[in-house]
Amino acid sequence: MNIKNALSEKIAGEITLSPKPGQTIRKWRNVFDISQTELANHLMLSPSVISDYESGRRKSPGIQTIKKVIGALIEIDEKKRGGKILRQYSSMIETREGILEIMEYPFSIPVGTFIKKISGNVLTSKDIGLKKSVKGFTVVDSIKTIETINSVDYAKLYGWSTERALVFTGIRYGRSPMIAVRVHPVKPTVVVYHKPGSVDSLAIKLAERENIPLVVTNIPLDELKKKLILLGAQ
Amino acid sequence: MNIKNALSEKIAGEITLSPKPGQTIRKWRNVFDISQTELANHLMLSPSVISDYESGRRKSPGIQTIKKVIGALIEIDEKKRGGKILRQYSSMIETREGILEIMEYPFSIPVGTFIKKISGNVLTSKDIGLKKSVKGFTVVDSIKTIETINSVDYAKLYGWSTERALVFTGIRYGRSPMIAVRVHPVKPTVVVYHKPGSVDSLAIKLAERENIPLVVTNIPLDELKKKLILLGAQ
DNA sequence: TAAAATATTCGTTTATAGACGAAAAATAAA
DNA sequence: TTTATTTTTCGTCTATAAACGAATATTTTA
Repeated sequence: MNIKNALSEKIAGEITLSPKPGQTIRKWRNVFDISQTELANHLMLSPSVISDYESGRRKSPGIQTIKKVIGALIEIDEKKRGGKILRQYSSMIETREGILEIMEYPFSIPVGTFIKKISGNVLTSKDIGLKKSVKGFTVVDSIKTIETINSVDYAKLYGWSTERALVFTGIRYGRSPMIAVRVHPVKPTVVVYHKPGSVDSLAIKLAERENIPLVVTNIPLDELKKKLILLGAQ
Repeated sequence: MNIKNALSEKIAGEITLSPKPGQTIRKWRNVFDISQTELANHLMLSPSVISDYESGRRKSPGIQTIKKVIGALIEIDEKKRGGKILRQYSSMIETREGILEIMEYPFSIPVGTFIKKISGNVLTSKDIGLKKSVKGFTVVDSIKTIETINSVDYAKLYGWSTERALVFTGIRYGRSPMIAVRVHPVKPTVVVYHKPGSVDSLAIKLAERENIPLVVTNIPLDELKKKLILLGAQ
């Protein structure tokens, strides 16, 4: 989850739940050091519209409006201020050492659809866990993660949902990740190996015992990341 | 920030920014294992209303609607399901060892107002930093935090905003916190000492050099926490 | 201090949200 | 398989959001 998405989500959540949403919009506009006029111009609105929102004249702005305002704040900062504020926040987001990408999907994605979209081949047998759905994914650098991980860090792989796909990169035989999955009380919905050297039959056996589909995909990592993210954007 | 607020904010943010907000509402309703009918009854609405939202008939639901839906999901889980889902998420929120409470204010609060509301006495001189505003607070267990902290953990005290009040508890002379503040590149807007034993004059000097008001308050800790939280609720 | 820039207020119009309820369809339970 | 429950669809009405623009007020800048 990159800083833009994380910050957008934080702002959206805060505005929506605020006892005074207008003032929250104003707070964040001030954080970005953007005038009402500039924000209005960017959104191709009249400045009085922004003033009406911030003053609370609109008691229940629609979420598409909130989304547009936040998008504008971020875009102005990024495109016209060199990302000055975004950069300040970047240092606040923990970069979790072994997590290459993590995302919560805004809606459930059936496992079959998921596997198809990432050009995955299922190693486990046909009936294993394919009726479930996925609510997010984590791309894991196996070398960094599996070999050095403790239980607190492992739990972070699950983000906000355990109903997710764990995508392991840097796999040679694929035993260690499946052992880690088997030992931990919380189970992912799907395990994906990205371009493994080979897959030991033990890994497949462990996956089947857990009723977790074990999937292999060989598309390039950047493309895989894009496809994973795009699944939540349709 | 307790789990209810954190989860509410996460859900609100996700719904607002989702390409298909209706489906996101549905995802979370399913996460909580609540039927449309139960949700509708709880909100004293017709079930067809929930169906219309989830199907996307309403393209831009108002934030007060989103807020009510999320509030209902959480309340049903808490009051009728024993907090089953909330408890699942509790283990996901890192309890930061030395942080007793942390919150982002949904709007800027002038420093003067802030100090007054917590029954604070300013130790630094009149002109120091009182024209600024506060966008959040962190209540810190000094004994745990200051004496064992490293720079990564210290940065976490600032949450999403550096324009905040750091409230240190368990103070004897008050030198260590001010030294930490002075040494770190990022500065809080206000430093509050809760029921210090005494305050060394060095601490006051350091605060004045940083142009940070140093404030003392002696109200009970639970009451202080309540007042701090209430400041964001008016 | 004057001028420029920014922000506010509020009347108004159009589009859409918020909500209901009836009928039909889908799903779950017995 | 039947029955009960849940969900969906959609027409409809009322309230409010979304947006404009004019006039005024406030703040910032030179």
